[in-house]
Amino acid sequence: MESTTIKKLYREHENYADKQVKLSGWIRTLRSSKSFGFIELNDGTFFKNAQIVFDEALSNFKEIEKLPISTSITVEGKVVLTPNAKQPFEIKADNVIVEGTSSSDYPLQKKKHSFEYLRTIAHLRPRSNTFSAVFRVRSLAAFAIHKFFQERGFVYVNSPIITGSDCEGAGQMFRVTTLDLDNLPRTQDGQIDVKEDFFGKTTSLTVSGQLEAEVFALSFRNVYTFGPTFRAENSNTPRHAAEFWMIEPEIAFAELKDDMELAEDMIKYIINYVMENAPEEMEFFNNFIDNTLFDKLNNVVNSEFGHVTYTEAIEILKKSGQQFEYPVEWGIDLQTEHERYLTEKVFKKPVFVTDYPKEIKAFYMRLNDDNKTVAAMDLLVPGVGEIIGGSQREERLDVLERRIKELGMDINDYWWYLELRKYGGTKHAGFGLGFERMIMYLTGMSNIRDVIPFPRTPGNAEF
RNA sequence: UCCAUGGUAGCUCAAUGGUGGAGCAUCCGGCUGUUAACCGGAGGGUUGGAGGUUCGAGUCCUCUCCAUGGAGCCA
Repeated sequence: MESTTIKKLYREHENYADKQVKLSGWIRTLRSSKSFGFIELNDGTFFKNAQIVFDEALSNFKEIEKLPISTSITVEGKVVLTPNAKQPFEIKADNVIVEGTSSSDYPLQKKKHSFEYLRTIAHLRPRSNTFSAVFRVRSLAAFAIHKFFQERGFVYVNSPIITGSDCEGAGQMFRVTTLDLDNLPRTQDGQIDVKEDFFGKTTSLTVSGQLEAEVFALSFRNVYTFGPTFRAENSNTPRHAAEFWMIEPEIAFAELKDDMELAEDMIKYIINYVMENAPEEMEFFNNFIDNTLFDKLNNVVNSEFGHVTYTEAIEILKKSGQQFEYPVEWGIDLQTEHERYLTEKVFKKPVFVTDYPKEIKAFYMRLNDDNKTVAAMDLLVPGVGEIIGGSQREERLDVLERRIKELGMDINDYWWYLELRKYGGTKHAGFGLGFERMIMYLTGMSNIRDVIPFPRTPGNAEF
């Protein structure tokens, strides 16, 4: 007999009434009495379990009754509809074959565990309800992102993971080298001789694919990257990881306004797609992780995102009468407390903050006509904070060169980036979305370590 | 990296400076429709680590490691 899946049974159980089926999966829980028992079986295809009923008519009843949690089994039996029970159907087992036994010291118990504990067993936590839901949503969200961009004709660009330019200044980089660290080659003046290294120069793991995305935007018009990025910052917060995934669209013949419209459409698209395709998982998050989740997500999908310039935001904060730890003054970078006040108290929905002072933003952002601010935007969302950072890029070669020099950077490091402006440059814009932060927002999970399968944070790369 | 809080049984947590406990899990037994099943019994501890104060330290002090929350950096 061919195997079926628990997902199929849930979606089409009425068609399966009284039919023989075969299922394979792992025992989530098992309860038995003298002559019969129940198994909650999860086969990985669906958030919910199938209830298996087994009784003493089975030759191996005594063995089954004592199987430890997480034993993998194959069950053959009849689907019985149970409209009055908690679950719509169950399987009356004719045959239970043990595929792989487990052990009584299996660390996942049939009760609630703390996320901190589950992080110490990252190899087993995908078998728990919460992580089963998180990682299925993560997978669906990734697909939704590709679907969103592909439907709009965007070209998917794979930017390099090993990069030779450390010019973006987005953060500390992880060095990539094949040099013998116990015996480093030296030049005559005692410096490490990077010419001896694999690439003949200093290389690192990428902190952003933006510059490469700009290259492709200026030949494909609309492109996006979606891949891992790395920051060697010693950040110990629930919102930062050393390895995380980022989505970076880049659009040509476009301005900041187009960039923000794209960001808003994308966020709404992802939410809608996941709500539609993972209803059981989302229900679980709303019930057990954050019971304001549906309200928040519906609010996002059904509302226009807020817009405020940095200068206006400063005025709002100043007039709020709120005591902030960091005093508000034009020119400061917005602190977490300011961002949260704006998005959670003032707007109560996602809000774009635009046109920041040039001093606190990157060199490639387009200088506004006031000569003081740049065409940058951050999207702030309640509960998570900054989820997107983007800008219109500086397309004027002379202005860009001046900005690079002003900031004391070496213009020769950017020769290919500058040539994009020399040979048919145009106005263009883009943004970066932290994929894990999006998943946090979608699921209500409050720690980035719990939305990435194997989190990398300072001092932690066990799994 | 800074600030705060915490670290006790497999897990979640109690314990006034004076004999380290409970619930769940595990093991054994019982139970004919369970839903984190239920009922009875049993086993289970170098109190994160190192030093110190004290007649006596899980508890107080010093150092250290780790975790969590907040901040900074950012996505």
